Amino acid sequence: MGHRCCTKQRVRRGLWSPEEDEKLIKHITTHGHGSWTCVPKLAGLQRCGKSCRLRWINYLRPDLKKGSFSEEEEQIIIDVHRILGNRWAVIAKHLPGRTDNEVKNFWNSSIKKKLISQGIDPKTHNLISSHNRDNYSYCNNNKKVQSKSQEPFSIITVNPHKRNTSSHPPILTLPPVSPPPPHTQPPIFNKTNYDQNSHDSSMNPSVLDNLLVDEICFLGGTTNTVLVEPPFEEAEQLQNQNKETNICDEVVEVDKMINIDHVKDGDQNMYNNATFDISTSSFDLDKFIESTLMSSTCDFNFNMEDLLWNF
DNA sequence: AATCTCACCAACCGCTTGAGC
DNA sequence: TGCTCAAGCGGTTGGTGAGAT
Repeated sequence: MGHRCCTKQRVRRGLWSPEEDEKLIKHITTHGHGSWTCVPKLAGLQRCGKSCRLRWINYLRPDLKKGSFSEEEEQIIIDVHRILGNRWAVIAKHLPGRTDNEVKNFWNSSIKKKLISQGIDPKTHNLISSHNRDNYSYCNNNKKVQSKSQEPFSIITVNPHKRNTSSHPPILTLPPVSPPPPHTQPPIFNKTNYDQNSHDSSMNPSVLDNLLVDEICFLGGTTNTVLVEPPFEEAEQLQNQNKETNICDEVVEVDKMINIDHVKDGDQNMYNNATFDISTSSFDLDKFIESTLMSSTCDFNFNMEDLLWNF
């Protein structure tokens, strides 16, 4: 089954030959593409316009950057993906010379696996929770050994945008809290209710009424994530279980790192940079996102406005 | 040497969006 | 307002080559 346009005429499909490439390049460089539906006829190609467009955009365009992705490019993809999700076209705009298709392929073939091996959920960019870790269990040879029942995540994300799609985790609405002074314990929310259906990013204390959260802390680095983790004793038990079930130590170490007793100075700084205001019940989400991103060790340039709200 | 498995990536498919009428 | 069509986009497929058995 071809495209709608392809059913009307006999068109070639599959890989492009060098001759076809040459014809397309010659036509577009001399005449421009104009209407893509007219291109195949004018260029003397037995292809549909859609196929020509894709070939030009993804492969023949002279401004395309060839070769493998640099570490800097990889970091940009990860950071932008954390905020925007699978919006490959928008992500690609932050990488001159790269196409959405190329970024998507690189993500699926390389970055995704790398994140999973580091104990990070590539969809949410959260650490893979202790409860859910079986779904991401990898042996030392990096082969997935098990991927069965999908338990709910115990890690909850503060999502900076309101996009409501199945590919995004539910958005946690946080109550307004005051930032703790440095080296003191972040707030503990007890008996709080996390409304799974709420995708409103406004701050409403009532939504946390029934969810039992024993400890809550902020993870440092480039993430904008609130982690809800079991008590440390339970984490240690899980760690022992994990060792028995052959889960790599690298992932287990993360539990210790994020425990409230082990929050580093940098994490505290990031926490303090976020603006919580209990007196006015307001929460500056923009500032929060910006502060978390700017705490990144990666030094890349992009416009926050474009990045977050240009859709 | 033959076969199998896996990863990569170009291309396809179908849906959404927006412009023009 | 509703229809058509082109363009854009994200998910998926399938061909190919490299490495393993």
